[in-house]
Amino acid sequence: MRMKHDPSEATVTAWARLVRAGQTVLGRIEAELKAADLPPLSWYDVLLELSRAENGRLRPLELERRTLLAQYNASRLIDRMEKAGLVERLPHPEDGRGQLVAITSDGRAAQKRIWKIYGPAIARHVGEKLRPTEAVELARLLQKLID
Amino acid sequence: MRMKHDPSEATVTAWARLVRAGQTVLGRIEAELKAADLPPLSWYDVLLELSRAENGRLRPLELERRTLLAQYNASRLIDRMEKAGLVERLPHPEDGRGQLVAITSDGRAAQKRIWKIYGPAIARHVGEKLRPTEAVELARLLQKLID
DNA sequence: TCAATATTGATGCAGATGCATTCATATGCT
DNA sequence: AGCATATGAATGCATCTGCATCAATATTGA
Repeated sequence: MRMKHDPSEATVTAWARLVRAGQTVLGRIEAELKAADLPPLSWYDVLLELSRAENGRLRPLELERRTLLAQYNASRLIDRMEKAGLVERLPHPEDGRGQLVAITSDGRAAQKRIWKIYGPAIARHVGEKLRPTEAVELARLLQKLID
Repeated sequence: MRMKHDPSEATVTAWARLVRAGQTVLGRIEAELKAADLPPLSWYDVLLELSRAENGRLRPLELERRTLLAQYNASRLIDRMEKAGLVERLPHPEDGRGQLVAITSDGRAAQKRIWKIYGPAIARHVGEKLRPTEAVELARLLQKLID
C-alpha cells in the first residue's frame, strides 16, 4: 500500500517521462550535432547567452546562473571555448577579482552554424510531435515544475 | 526572419523548458539523495528494473534497453554495484557470451531505503507542483515526444 | 586604517563518461 | 565441419565532471 508521503501514480509517470523524454530528445539532437561535426549543446547555450547580452559579454557568474552550469564546469568550458577562439576573457574593469567573457566574431559565426542544424532538429524532434496548442501547454506545465 | 525549417517560438520554448525542468528537478532530487548518503538515481533505476524482472535478473543488454544506459556505462555501473554487493553477475545458462545480472537481498534492501527518500522527493518536487489532471496531461504530452 | 571575512574564479585529484577496440562465443554460409 | 561474420560484454585512453581547496581581490567592521 501507498504511504501517505508517496507520490501518486500519475505523478510518478509524469516524472519518469520527464526524465526519459529529456534524455531521448536531447540524445537525438546531440547526435545530429555530432554528425555535423559541431560542438555539444552546452557550447551553444554559452554562445547564445553571450550573444544576447549587452556588448556580447557577461561575467562568468552571470553566465553560470543563466545556463545552470556549475562554477567549475563553466570555468573549464570557457577554457575550451577560448582555446577554440569562440570567446575571450577580459579583465573586469570594476572588480579586480572578476572578468568578462566576450563572444568573438568566430563565436558568432559558430553560433549561426550550429543553429542551422539545431533549429531544424528542434523542429523535427519537438515541433512535429506536438500540435501548436500542445507545445504551449507543455511549456506551461513544465514551467510550473521549475517555480 | 524565420527560415522555413526553423521551429516555432512555442516549440523552442517548450524545448528549452523541457531541458531546464528536467535538469532542475533532477538536481533537486539528486541533492536529497546525496544529503541522505544514498547513491545516485541511476543505481535506483537498475535496482528497480531488476526487482521487477522475472527472478530479479536481466541480461545486461536488456537492462541497457530499459534504463537507456550506454553499453559501457552499464558495464561499469554493474561493476560498482557488484562491488557494493547490490547485484551479482551470473553466467548465462544458454549464451556463453552473455551473463545475467541479479539483484541481491542487499540490493532489494537498498532499493527500499532509496525509495523512502526518492518517493517523497518526487511527491514534493513534481506532485505538489501540479494538479492531478495536469500530471496526467504532462505525461501524455511527454510521451508524444518519445514516440 | 587594517585585520577578519566574503566573493570570484582556477585547479589538483578522484571518479564518471564517451569512443574505439578487444576478447570470447554464437551464428550463418559453403 | 570449418571459416567468415555478428553479437555480448569488458577495457585502455582521453575527456569531462564533482568536490574541495586555493589564490587574489573586495567588503565589512572595530
